[in-house]
Amino acid sequence: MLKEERFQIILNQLGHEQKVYLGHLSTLLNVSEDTVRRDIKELADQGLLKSVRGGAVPHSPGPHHFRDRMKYDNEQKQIIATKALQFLKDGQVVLFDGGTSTMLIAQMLPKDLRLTVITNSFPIASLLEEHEHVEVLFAGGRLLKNSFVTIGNDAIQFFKKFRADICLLGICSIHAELGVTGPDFEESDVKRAMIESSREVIALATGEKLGTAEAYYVCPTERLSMIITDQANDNEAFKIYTDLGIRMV
Amino acid sequence: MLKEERFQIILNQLGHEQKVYLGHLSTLLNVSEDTVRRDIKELADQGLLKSVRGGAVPHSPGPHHFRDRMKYDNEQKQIIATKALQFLKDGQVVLFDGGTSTMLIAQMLPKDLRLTVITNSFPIASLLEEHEHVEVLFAGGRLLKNSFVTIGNDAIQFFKKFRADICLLGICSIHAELGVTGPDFEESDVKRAMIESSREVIALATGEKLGTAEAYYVCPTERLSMIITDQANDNEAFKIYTDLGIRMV
DNA sequence: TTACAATTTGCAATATTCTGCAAATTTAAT
DNA sequence: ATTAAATTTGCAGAATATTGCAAATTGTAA
Repeated sequence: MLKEERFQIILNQLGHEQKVYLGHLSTLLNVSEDTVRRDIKELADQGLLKSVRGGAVPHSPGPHHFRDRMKYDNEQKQIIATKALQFLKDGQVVLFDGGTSTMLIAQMLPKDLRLTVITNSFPIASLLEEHEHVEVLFAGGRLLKNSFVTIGNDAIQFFKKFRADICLLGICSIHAELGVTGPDFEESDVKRAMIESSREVIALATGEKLGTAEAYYVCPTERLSMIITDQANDNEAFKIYTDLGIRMV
Repeated sequence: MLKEERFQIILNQLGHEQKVYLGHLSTLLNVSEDTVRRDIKELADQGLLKSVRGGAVPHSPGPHHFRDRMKYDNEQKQIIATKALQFLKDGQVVLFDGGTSTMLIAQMLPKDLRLTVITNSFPIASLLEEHEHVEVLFAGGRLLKNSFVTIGNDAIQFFKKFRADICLLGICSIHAELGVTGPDFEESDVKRAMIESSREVIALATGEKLGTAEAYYVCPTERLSMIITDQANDNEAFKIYTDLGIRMV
């Protein structure tokens, strides 16, 4: 089999699938994984696809570009996203924090919902492309390559210009006394700016993040209007939060 | 058997299949593999097929799904992008206008080049993800869904904060007296802001855009430092531009 | 951190292509 | 028809490319 035949097969796969795997191609083409890897590298050099760990994805950035590179499809986040959807109403201005759980919400958003979405996340902005009635305002700033969010003073100043109805805060650690905390210094700064520009703050949190804390402080717990978790909302342990006036969902 | 007969047979095969093997042709045509190889080389020189190790493939391979997503990959723009690359030097701050030709440049950028890229285009920012040494600053603003660029006052103000070395202006119409013009009102505003923030302005223009004008004014022609076209730079008609002090490439 | 998976790198075995040359064939002019 | 020049063909050895393997490195997830 010619090298070019393999090329054609690989590219064809990518025309149909959003991702091809080294192992799969290796058996399909009957060559070693090393060869597939080298093929992918060559095609990537020609700009015909993008090499990623374990395989390759189509190169052209489009609405589906980011989706397939993120592993957000676990059940907990699905539950959280579904719960969150009911709080987004026509005409609202919503701040979307970066992260995979907010991405899921963006993806599940009804197509006829009229919203103004303000975000610093490429993936979220991309996902909203097909939502005709969603106006997207994007925060400028320095682009973090791996997570595709903008950060820095420019992003912060951008958010400060608005007065949003809701801020959807991606998964952080929440501790009744230590407050809301995150794993990244600069992203935390941006989150704080988003929170300050919003009337209500809805935090998304999987059960195991409740009662924990991370290195960088974001805001006091009582600033949250609502915490959406994957757990049943009659949970005993939730009392500390409801006592602070936070709605648990 | 005549050489021309062999040529016919080889090309015929390639009309039906996506590939031909040296070995097959050698037995089919009853000549040595060397002869087939030389035949293929000759046909390749005429651009009738593409010679590859072990055989040959059609020059512009069949109905490729992936080719659809590269609809900007036409030869003119390829030429322009290649020419443009040489003017980007280590350490520079470069403004990238949106559009497919600037995208091509981003795609062809050497991986080891150190740049600061400032842009309002999602696709360009995405393409630069894998360039470790390229810092991307993204302009915030209202997101235009179809073209994935940000526009509006926020984007304009963002660009105004910088003093870049080079501004790469995507394909516009250029007219010696009427100046540089574009087809979209709001995008033209942003382009103007980019131009004002840059020391040098390099315009990319396919031959047929030279001497034409569109609805929205961007800047006077003499503000350009250089025009990169797909044409040979000793063109007679270029004199009007060189007289304005613009370098034609 | 640790453990594990993926990637990179160097290398040897194999396959393909290139090069020069001589024999065979074709071409063109007498 | 004959000859000489040019072209084409096949072949052998050198140069180059591809492939798979294994060790070293890097990246990722728990």
